[in-house]
Amino acid sequence: MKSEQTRDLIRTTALRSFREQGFDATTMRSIASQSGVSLGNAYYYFPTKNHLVQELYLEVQQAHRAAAEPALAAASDLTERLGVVFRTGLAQLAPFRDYASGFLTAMVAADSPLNPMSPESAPAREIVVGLFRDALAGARRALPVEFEARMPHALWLAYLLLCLYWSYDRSPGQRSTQRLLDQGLALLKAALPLLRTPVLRAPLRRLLDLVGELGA
Amino acid sequence: MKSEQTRDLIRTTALRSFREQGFDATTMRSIASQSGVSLGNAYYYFPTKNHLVQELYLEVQQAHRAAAEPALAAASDLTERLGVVFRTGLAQLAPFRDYASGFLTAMVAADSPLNPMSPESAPAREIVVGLFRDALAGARRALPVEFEARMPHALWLAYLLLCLYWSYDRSPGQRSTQRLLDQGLALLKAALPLLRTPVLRAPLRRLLDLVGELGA
DNA sequence: CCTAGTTTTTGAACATGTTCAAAACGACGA
DNA sequence: TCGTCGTTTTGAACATGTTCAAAAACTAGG
Repeated sequence: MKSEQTRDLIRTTALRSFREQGFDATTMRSIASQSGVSLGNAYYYFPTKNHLVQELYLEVQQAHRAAAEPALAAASDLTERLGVVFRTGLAQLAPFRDYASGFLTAMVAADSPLNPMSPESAPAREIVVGLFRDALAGARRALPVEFEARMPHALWLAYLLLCLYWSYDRSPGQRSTQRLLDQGLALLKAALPLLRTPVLRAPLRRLLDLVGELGA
Repeated sequence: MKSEQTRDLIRTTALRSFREQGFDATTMRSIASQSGVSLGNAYYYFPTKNHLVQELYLEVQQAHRAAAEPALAAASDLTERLGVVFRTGLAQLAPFRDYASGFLTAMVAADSPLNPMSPESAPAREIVVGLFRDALAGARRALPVEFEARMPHALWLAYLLLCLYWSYDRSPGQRSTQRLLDQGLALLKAALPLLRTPVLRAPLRRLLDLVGELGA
């Protein structure tokens, strides 16, 4: 009970090291020794290295929300508001660009707690899904009603894909990712009126239902 | 020179084990001992465990082509032809469903030879991109000309995303993936006429250009 | 048939994530 | 103060991917 301190010490050391050295170079042994603690002790508090990354993951999403909410207040156009959420999210990831590969590897396994769709990631996931919900809710012109329920979740998935692109983007300053986002939003804006035609609306709704099964 | 046999023995043993036991359970030591060879010897022929998976990867894509080409000959509608390529591809992956996670993990790292976008994966990649090129070329009604160059590559990426969905799909028999594909093709079919309107064509072309940067 | 050089093969070693039995510690009732 | 029980901490151990120096097998050239 007392030594909640130890847990926090390990957590803090690990998160600093993740930021400064990346996932691979941050070794459980280095975390332990930098914390002045034995290797086994780190495992007493965190069952897995991935569980330590989870803490980082949550911290990043919280920073995302802190950055997005004020910026959202200043935008009223739908695609503009979505752009805010996407862009502030990418901004949080920027420091990790060099180590993206290592983190990505730990995140894709279906049974990893780090998988964005895992139950363990639910708190972090809810933050971002919530941001997209807010972005939609506060927009001047709303979406067709039948999309509103599924859309935040689908946008979150789109955000994950954008992050995937970002992690592979080798253009200087990840300019390509920025442009992909801009062009994607432009396409959405142009396509928005067409979504009201029944021809597109029906298959699109079914598509959203299926996509929604991920991380439900 | 002579002992090309050894290389083949190791390769064969490894591929069989990958199919039967999956990626994680197939250990470099088990490959070596089942081949009646020392651990170090396996590394003499394959610099990395991932390089062994690469052999499997290529074999799977070749089977994909072998399954797709005859089926393509019987279809003339564009979306139908695309469906053939998608479906025959998924069929090759079915045996690996239980181990998808392990393979996926090895594939996402940007610097892994197993990454579908890596230069090492080029031969396997070209097979599938080529299938999509054929599917487009033989269709009754063609796409707008300006899309033709980028489209096969973009479809290959869409195929990768479908595989990603498939690997997370926990529905019995991966029915959800089947339906996602069906609905996606239905949406494409419905949207196809709209792609000729300049309002959509311009941002879509720019999007395709950016997407094309992956694995180029 | 010997020797020198090249190709193959081996086995030990290392780093890392993870597990676990045992030791150290700490609080608390007798 | 002592002993006991639960919590914390430790260090050794294991499996795995990978590296490497040295041994073995092989191939020519004389």
